[in-house]
Amino acid sequence: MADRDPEPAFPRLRPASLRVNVADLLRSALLQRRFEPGEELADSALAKEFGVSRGPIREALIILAEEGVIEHLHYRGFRVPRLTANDILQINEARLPLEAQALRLARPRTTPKDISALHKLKDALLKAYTDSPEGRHMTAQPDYEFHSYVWQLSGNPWLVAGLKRICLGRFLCVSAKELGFAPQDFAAIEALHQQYIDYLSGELDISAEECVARHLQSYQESKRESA
Amino acid sequence: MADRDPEPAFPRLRPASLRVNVADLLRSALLQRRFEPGEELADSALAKEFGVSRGPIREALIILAEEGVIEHLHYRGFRVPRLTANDILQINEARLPLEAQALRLARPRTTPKDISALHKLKDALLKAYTDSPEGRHMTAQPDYEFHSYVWQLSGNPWLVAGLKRICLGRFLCVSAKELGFAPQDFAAIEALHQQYIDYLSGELDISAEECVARHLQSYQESKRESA
DNA sequence: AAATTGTATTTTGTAAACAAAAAATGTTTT
DNA sequence: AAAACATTTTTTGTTTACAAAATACAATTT
Repeated sequence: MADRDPEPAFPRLRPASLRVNVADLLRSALLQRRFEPGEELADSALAKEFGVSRGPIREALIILAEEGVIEHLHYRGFRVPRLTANDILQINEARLPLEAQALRLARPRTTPKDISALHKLKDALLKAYTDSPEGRHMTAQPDYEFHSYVWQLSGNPWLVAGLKRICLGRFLCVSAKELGFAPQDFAAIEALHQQYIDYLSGELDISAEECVARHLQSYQESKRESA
Repeated sequence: MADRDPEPAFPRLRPASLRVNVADLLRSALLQRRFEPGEELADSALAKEFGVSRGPIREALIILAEEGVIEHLHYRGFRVPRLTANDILQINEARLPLEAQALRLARPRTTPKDISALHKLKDALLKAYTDSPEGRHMTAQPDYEFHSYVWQLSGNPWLVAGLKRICLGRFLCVSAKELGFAPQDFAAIEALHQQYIDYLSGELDISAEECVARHLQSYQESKRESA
């Protein structure tokens, strides 16, 4: 993770409140598409499932709503949003310049250790792609983890927070065939992520913008086909 | 606000929960520097002040923490963060490419009505600057409102959310003399904001990046002086 | 003075209730 | 049958009081 601190010694074990635990579990479940778009998340039902009271559940749902992962309507509760093709275009519009900046800042901070970590994350993504059941490619979580690692390499927590705010909701829908955003084939995914690694290792000599644009364009194109 | 919808007819009156009301009031109070950096926000005390129970107060504080406006430590409560000079540099690093994108997208969508609205917001900012008591320029709120308007002109809600997540915390400290981020004089503020208006109206022919860079640089320089 | 212990104090989570709004249901009217 | 209306039922939002956990602080011991 490119930590410049004088050795981590032990991985920081952070004290977490119930709401953070619940939010983490729900976010992970959403990335795994254990909830469908449009599905409602009733606090009383979740309270029973998690075995805690409604308070922390509500707080967790508010966290996720602020992250843009779920939406909330007054007196109508929380639900998984339905993102349209246009939503994705707008998300990419915001993501492009910010992820490019992340790449620029990350490049001089990237160590060989980071490169091998990224290779592992890429392999995990490809494995998830091939292991997924027919058609519906469950790549949201590993894809998010790959990009999240790159973002954090920038060493800029505000940049990370901004990208998370912009993109997290999109990662929930990436594997959705109904939106037509699954990249066409294995080789394309492989190449598009390898490109990021090559840029960071200094081997690829294109602009950061170009690098991200290519990555996002592939999704854009598969969208146009399905339209 | 550059709404392309077929006439707003009536301004949308939204039903708001207590937590949203409280969050709005607290955010506004923070922008007005009614709380000092480092100050603690105890939910029980706020519950008494607002005359509501702890539940909604706590939810409001969680919203603000997710927005990056206040910070939270487990079993230690909520507090106003102390931003360092380096924090501001990193915030600007993330803000630059994203606000530039907002300007690019906003330009073709800007109407004469928007231009006059921006002039009014600029004047309000300048008035707040001159009306402020000796030295501590209370420009955070009007400054935020000016930029927020520009962001929304982009017509991209994710872009707005990302910029808000990145910048909101910084606007709380802008008027802080102790950080040395107050622009040198009236004329400089005037010019830097007029520059935005000129870019959007199409009169100024420089890149959006250049436009934002100049704006942010002035703060950077005043910081270096005080260091 | 440093480390330990014990005692407030604060934060966090629980539980049971109630109020308010929306959704669902059934009834009447046209 | 369709529309309008009134009435339940459910869900969400809020309040209250209390218990549990962690921290902060003072007192004690070494």
